[in-house]
Amino acid sequence: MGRSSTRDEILGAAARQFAAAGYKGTSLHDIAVEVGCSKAALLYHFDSKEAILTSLCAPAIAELEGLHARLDGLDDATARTTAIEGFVGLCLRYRKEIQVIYGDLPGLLQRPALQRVHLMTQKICEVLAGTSGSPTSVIAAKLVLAGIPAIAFAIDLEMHDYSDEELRAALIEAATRALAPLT
Amino acid sequence: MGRSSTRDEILGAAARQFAAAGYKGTSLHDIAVEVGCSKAALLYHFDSKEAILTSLCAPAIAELEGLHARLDGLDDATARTTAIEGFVGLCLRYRKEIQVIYGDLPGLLQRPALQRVHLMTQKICEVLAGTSGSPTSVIAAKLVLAGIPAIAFAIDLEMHDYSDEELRAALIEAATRALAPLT
DNA sequence: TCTCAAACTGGCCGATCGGTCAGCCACTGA
DNA sequence: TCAGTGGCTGACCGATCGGCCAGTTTGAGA
Repeated sequence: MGRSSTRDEILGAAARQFAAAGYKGTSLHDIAVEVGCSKAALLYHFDSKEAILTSLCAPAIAELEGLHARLDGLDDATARTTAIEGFVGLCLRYRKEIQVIYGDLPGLLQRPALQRVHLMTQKICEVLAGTSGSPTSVIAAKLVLAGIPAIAFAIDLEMHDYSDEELRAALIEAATRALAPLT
Repeated sequence: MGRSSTRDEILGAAARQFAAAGYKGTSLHDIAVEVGCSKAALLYHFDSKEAILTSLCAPAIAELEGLHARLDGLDDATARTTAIEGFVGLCLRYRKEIQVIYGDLPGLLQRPALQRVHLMTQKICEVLAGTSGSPTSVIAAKLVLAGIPAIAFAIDLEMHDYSDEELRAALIEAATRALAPLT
């Protein structure tokens, strides 16, 4: 094995396993087995389990810092399109790292208690996307279906200043606008 | 303690801790301490740790089943508005349970490696929402900001049929449409 | 050929995990 | 008065966790 190739293999295996089972749900042993080395070898290349996570996310965070800095000084309209295009590009480019952050979701959804949830949201997604089935409408539907629970999740953490009725009305309006008209 | 009040206290404490530290990040000991009973008492009221999660999510899942069933037989336009309003209402009503499902996110975002991410996405959120600061525009911005990474997350799991360019164009279009015009 | 550092191993550590078990305590109805 | 039951406890179990360490292998340079 070359000098840094093992290091990269560790990062790759860790990314896959964090994404599949979550950070806490992945053990150093699991990663070591996939790489084909000992657990101690992981801790030779990285100071700790957390250091693996840090190395994994560093490039994506650095690019987010860059986008963040680039927004200063732009006029409103340019800033908005820059933010949209930059954020979309960044999320697509670093989707593997994003899977790490959302890592526990797949594990939870596979539990018996939540297995039917995915099925039902898929049906709702079809209803939202309409019968055309074009990529545009399907992806818009998925954007809405993923964004709404994510906001419901964040409410109690940071958005105490909105009433339930404000939230409901604003969400329905934004969701309706995001979806293309029925064809 | 009344007969079922301890049971409810357990569910409440479990919901809070799962939301704050994730399912895997919460131990039965942690829950027992908050409730003020022994770990064995939890396992007297519930068969296992997973049974607590199941009981916690059951009502929300039941309502999702109801919405799912109600969509059948409606015409396209009615189905769409029913889906949007039903899903928004459901997500707001069961936000606590949704926090459980997204449970590991807060824990991860608090790690040193990811602390700045939240700050930067907030700046991007302000840019997307514009200077008006109205609830409508802020919530639309949050919808977009939460939905895009969630889709980037889901891509490799279920959306192999779209090219990166299709995805990028559709996401930018849906995001732009979801955001209210700049004021 | 010898040297030495980088790469790596197997074994061990204390801590913590989910779960089990025998038994205690308060209350209830016969 | 006393048997019985629901609610609960403290002690314990095997498994697994992240991390540490002494020692071995390997390969390039002197």
